[in-house]
Amino acid sequence: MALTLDTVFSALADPTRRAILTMLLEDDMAVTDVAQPFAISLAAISKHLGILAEAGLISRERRGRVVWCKLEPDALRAGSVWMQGFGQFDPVDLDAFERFLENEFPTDNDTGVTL
Amino acid sequence: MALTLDTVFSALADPTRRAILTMLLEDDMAVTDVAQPFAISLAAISKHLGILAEAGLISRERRGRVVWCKLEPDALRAGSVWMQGFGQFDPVDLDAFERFLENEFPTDNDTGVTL
DNA sequence: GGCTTATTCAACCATTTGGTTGACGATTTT
DNA sequence: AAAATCGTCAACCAAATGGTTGAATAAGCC
Repeated sequence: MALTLDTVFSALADPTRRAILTMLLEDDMAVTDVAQPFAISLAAISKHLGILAEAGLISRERRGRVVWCKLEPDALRAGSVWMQGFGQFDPVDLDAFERFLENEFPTDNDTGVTL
Repeated sequence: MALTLDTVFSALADPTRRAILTMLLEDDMAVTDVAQPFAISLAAISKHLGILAEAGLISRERRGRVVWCKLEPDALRAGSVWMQGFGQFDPVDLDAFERFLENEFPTDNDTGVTL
């Protein structure tokens, strides 16, 4: 699997990975902090981060003993352009985006944390 | 796998399925004709079409003994919106789209057929 | 009715995927 | 130096994926 559309779309096909990207939208995060909301092992998260990095969707930088993960939204460009070619969608409908986010990761009103 | 983003992105993760969608961009096609350019069995194509239909990306209608496949680009909307939420990409850059198509499915200059 | 064409179904197979656990290397902290 | 923390690696496992072949279904043709 070498083509970028392959790696990007299959990276995006997993809900855990999409959730991670969404979290990174707010800020860079350490691996342990990325893992915190999920009910799976740290090793599993580490694998997911590897797949996201492989697809170019995030970058990782070791600083001391913590590895910082950073969203690399440019990697979404190819796929986004590809999809837009199929339909005459409204360009960049951010309201719709927020509705989708709220749908996939409803805001936790107790903690105020938004996944 | 029930969520639409799951089904759509994993449908798009396969290059054969993306090629099929690209072919359907030109016109509706019978299953046999969809299968023709590929080096895999008709049954395999039928499965791919099932996955695309499941994701809502195509619809299939039996007319006589042939099943016609039709692109349903609206199903891409959710994913497209999701991706656009991550970056401030140029809205609907169709030139870029054509460059990507040419890259993934180079025009066959002998037949004039564009996959 | 019987052959042919179009498509799907069912069983199977190899590979990939997403998860686990436990050991390990690297870095801080005490 | 010893202990704790952060993250990855390796081996393993079950389930999903993408392919096959052969039989079954459905519709048109002679």
